[in-house]
Amino acid sequence: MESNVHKISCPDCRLSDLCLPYGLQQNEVKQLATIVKNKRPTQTDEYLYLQGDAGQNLYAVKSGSFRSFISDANGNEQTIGFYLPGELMGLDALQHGFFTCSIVALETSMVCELPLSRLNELCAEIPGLQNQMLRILGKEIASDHDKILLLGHRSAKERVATFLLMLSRRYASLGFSSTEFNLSMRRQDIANFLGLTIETVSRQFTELSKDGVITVKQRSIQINDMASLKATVKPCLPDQLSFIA
Amino acid sequence: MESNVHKISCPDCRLSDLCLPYGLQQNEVKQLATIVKNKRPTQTDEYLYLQGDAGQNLYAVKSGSFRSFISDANGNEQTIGFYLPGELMGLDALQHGFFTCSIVALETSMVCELPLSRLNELCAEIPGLQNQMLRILGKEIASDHDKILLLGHRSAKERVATFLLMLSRRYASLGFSSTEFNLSMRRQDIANFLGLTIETVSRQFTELSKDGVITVKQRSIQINDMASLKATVKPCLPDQLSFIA
DNA sequence: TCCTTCTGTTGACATAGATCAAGGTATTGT
DNA sequence: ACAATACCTTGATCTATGTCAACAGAAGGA
Repeated sequence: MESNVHKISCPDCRLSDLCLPYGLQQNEVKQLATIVKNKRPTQTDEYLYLQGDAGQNLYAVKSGSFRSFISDANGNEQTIGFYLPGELMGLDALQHGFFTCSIVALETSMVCELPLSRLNELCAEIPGLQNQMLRILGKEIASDHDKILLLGHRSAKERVATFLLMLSRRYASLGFSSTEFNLSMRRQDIANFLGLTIETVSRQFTELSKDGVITVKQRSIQINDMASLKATVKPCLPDQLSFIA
Repeated sequence: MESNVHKISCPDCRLSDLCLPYGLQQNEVKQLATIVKNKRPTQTDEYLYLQGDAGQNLYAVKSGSFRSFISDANGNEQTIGFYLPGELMGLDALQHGFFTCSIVALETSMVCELPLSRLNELCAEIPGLQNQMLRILGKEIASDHDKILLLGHRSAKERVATFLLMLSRRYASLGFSSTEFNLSMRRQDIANFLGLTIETVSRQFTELSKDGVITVKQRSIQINDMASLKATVKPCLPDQLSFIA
């Protein structure tokens, strides 16, 4: 039943290996589950939290997807990243207890709410949980470094190709197809994330299509020639941009 | 004596409020000090570690400065950031135990080496230390987000101005002048960090000089009109780009 | 079903910043 | 002190991407 989706708890969650419970023992996962609050579904374009809000919680994506962004005084936005199931949002609030970016749902989505105070207590009790927190934080930092590399030194075509490979890899680790998927974000979101305009993104999609590398139909993407796509983003060592591996 | 600089330990270190000991009690700082290994000075252009190395340690800058970068198959580099005294290097290795970037000294520098295994043990014992680790990690993430914003949506002039403000603020928090300082990095490093060419960086320095906003003489920088410099990087909310505050 | 709105595509043109090239100024080593 | 090298600046030109504009297809509401 649909209503049960809300209530699936960590020990039964198919995402547990991608999320905080990874590496924990069964009873430890149960302990973790006791502090998790399930929230009602978040609708498309609904904000999970806003930049500047007090950050008392972390949020794990249970289903759907989200976009994080920083906005400036003029209302201009810079998209910082996209979050898929199993990924943790709100880590930037660990610094001072305030979120430095806003999060909006790209589709109807579910999150698990993790109160930071309880999580801290639990980290002290469960060494494996503390380690997993550090691993996740390290991953976030490494992934942000990849984004800096992407924005600093890559052409429009490389950026678009990298973006697709990044998604492909994350869908694969969720057990979905790595070659066929639907984008949950608009062209505008992709463009903004990649530091490009929507026109440029659109043109790159068109070019990759004409070359037969991908098939694009609105939000649906099919990767026909993974090797070519990867070759587009060379010259990067495979294990550098973690998402190309 | 010069040789004593090596041996200053956390309880006596003037950087302790910027570094890991912040917020700890005196006896806790002493405990932390027992796991810190002092290393011999790192010379200019010497590598602290290389991308791909096993990361068993974190490193805190005691004196001098460092540059971190990712290199690709062609030997091209993307500078990820610069590290000043009190800042922690190597956090990206928390993910899988391998460094995802390389670190090189920009001048003769000193670091404190913190074995991760010992640090983890200590975090379990000292709740304040675990909190401080999380704060530092959150800060790193927030600062990386600022870099993404910078590279994604800012003009050359805004990037250069932001870079100067970023340094100004960090020097100020170290107790140095916020308006007069020497750059420890070459133009090439600045350009690469900002996703620009050295020619463009040079031209922006020249323009800011002609406008009387700064005085540049090789590596020495003087900020004559802080308000103008900040106005250059508007439109960003002051508390968004944390380094402009 | 039709109309409106939102989203994405394509083309023509403009421009910020890259590239190419030359010369100037510190710094280093002998 | 001098030569050699590394670093930085400036000018001329080129190009990838942004901007402006028009249109086309999908989605949603009445």
